[in-house]
Amino acid sequence: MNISKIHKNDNAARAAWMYYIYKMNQDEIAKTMGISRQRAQRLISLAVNENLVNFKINHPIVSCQELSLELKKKFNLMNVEVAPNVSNKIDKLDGIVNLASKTIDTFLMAKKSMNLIFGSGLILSKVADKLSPVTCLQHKIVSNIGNHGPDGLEPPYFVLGRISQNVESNFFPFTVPIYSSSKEVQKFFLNYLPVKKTVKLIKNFDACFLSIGGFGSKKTAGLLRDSLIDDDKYHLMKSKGVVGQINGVCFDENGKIIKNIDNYIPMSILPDANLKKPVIAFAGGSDRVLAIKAALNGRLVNGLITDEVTAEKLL
Amino acid sequence: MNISKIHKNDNAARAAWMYYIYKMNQDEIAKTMGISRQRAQRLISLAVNENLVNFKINHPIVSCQELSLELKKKFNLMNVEVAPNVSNKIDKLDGIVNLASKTIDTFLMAKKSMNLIFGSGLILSKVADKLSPVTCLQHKIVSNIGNHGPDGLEPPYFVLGRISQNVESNFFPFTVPIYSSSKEVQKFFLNYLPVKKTVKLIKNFDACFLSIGGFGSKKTAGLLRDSLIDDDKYHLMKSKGVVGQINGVCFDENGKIIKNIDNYIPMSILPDANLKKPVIAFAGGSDRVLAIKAALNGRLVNGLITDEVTAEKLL
DNA sequence: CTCAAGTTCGATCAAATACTCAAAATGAGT
DNA sequence: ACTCATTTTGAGTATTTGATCGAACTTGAG
Repeated sequence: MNISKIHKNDNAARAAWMYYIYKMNQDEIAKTMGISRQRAQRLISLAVNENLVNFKINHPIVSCQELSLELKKKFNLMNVEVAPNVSNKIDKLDGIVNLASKTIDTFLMAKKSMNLIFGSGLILSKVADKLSPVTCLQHKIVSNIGNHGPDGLEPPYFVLGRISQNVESNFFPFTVPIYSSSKEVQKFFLNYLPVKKTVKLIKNFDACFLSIGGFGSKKTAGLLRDSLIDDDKYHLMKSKGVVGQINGVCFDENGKIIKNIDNYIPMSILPDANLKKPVIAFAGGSDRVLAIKAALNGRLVNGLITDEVTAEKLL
Repeated sequence: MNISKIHKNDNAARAAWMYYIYKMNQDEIAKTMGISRQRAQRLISLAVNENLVNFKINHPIVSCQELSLELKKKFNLMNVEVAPNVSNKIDKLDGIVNLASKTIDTFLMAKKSMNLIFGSGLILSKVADKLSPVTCLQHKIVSNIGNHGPDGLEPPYFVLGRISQNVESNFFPFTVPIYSSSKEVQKFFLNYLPVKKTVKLIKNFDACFLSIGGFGSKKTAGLLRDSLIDDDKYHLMKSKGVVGQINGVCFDENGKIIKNIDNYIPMSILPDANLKKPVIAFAGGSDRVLAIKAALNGRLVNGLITDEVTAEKLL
């Protein structure tokens, strides 16, 4: 962040403060700040876009609350949050993203030093963009998914990088491929010192945030859509019973991890959700219900942030 | 809260969610909920008025941040927050109230059971009205100022009662007069079992929130304005060097508590701010600068939430 | 059941806000 | 210092939101 941006954000925050807290209108704000009304309007909208303003709805919407309790009970989860659904027009992910970013914000704000582990996925990358700009040098922010694809390509969702746009902290990428194609490559990386150090951080996690990917059809299978695997592999995996994946680690309908797939050795280290530390998945959408249910049954995660419709389908 | 209000708030929260989180406009919301646009508008505005919506500005406004750090250093405080000042038209207290209610909210949300002590005062009563509606039966919410005036009248700011409008918790009023007029009365109350129990809770506090009252002129002296003392007493106190008071406990310009004033024995139990637990004052306004400075110097509190102009004057 | 008191409702209009586009300012490269 | 590309600005305009007011609808006492 350069000086001019800081200065601009400062003004934007001040304008937003006047607008949302002091309930002044744009004319008054403009007059107070000695700028034109349009400029005031732009500052306020900048503040919203840059996530300088957080909107929090405090009321537990009864139906969502009930769903959350039921899910907690049914799958023995520590944390469940359900975003209200609205209409098909609105992107359902927005609600999940909002709740998720709020959850992560509270971890970032904590004074206690923590190892916070982030996986990958579409939702997670949106969440990363929505985090509040904070400085939290007390934490370590660690990726538990490889930082390059099978061909050396950058993977589709560069979550850690996006987080670092908003958050000032210590970042530890996981410098391995998303999956290896041979035991030799796997072995090399697992013995490579920087990787070993990161693995240690991951295993000592304090909280972990993941997406859950579906596998139902060609369209909904993230791995395929993001060109991390090809058609052949997709069909092979499906035939072996894969219904979903987290960070490329595939599992069957009971949430049991399926390891032996030719030439596909996922490198991600998933944390142990049986420890009493939050391992929270952000996931929603009807095409993912099966995958989410499997992950919950197999206790690959112990917390879930989802939307109303998905929650209903999970019950 | 009755059923119909809960139901209404539920809809209001849903509408607010759509408006502020999903960024739908009122027409879309109305269509989705099957109501008229006006109704949607009213629901949203209801949500804001009932504090169902919280606006939080995440950006540390540079000048306020700097003031906060300087104050922290100068008075060796644990917590300082400074609300940006805007213009004379806007009530400066709004900013303090916003920051204060946010601070208290985080305490209320904490899972750990705590004894939260609340004093009295104009700002504190405004803050009480702005708290988010939550249930926190794990806490004890305790008043450390008497619940009746010298003539048996209800005191001007019924903080605990206002808190209980928004917050579901366990409330412990302090069933003593704000001040006693004789040692006998004081003694009686201090030996009265319910009072003894409350005193114990106060002494075992986990956090305490107070206002600071000025004493500069007849107009600015809260005690006088609220008819808790009369003109004669006010002049007597002033002549003894009183510059401010917290919960009716008066102190001089060094923050030293002045005890011996005829027929005025304040009953409030102020917590020890030298323990490493937050004792936070919410106070601002140029007529209170002297009182605030005294309270900080005498370490009657170890945290402060104030406004930009007051912060500048304190330095 | 009836009526009065209070409230909710929706149509209309005024106010406030967001968007668009052309002109002006900025600034990096020559 | 000049050019060209990019960004920022303000005026005008369209859209959205908020306030008013009489009509319709509840509610509760008699």
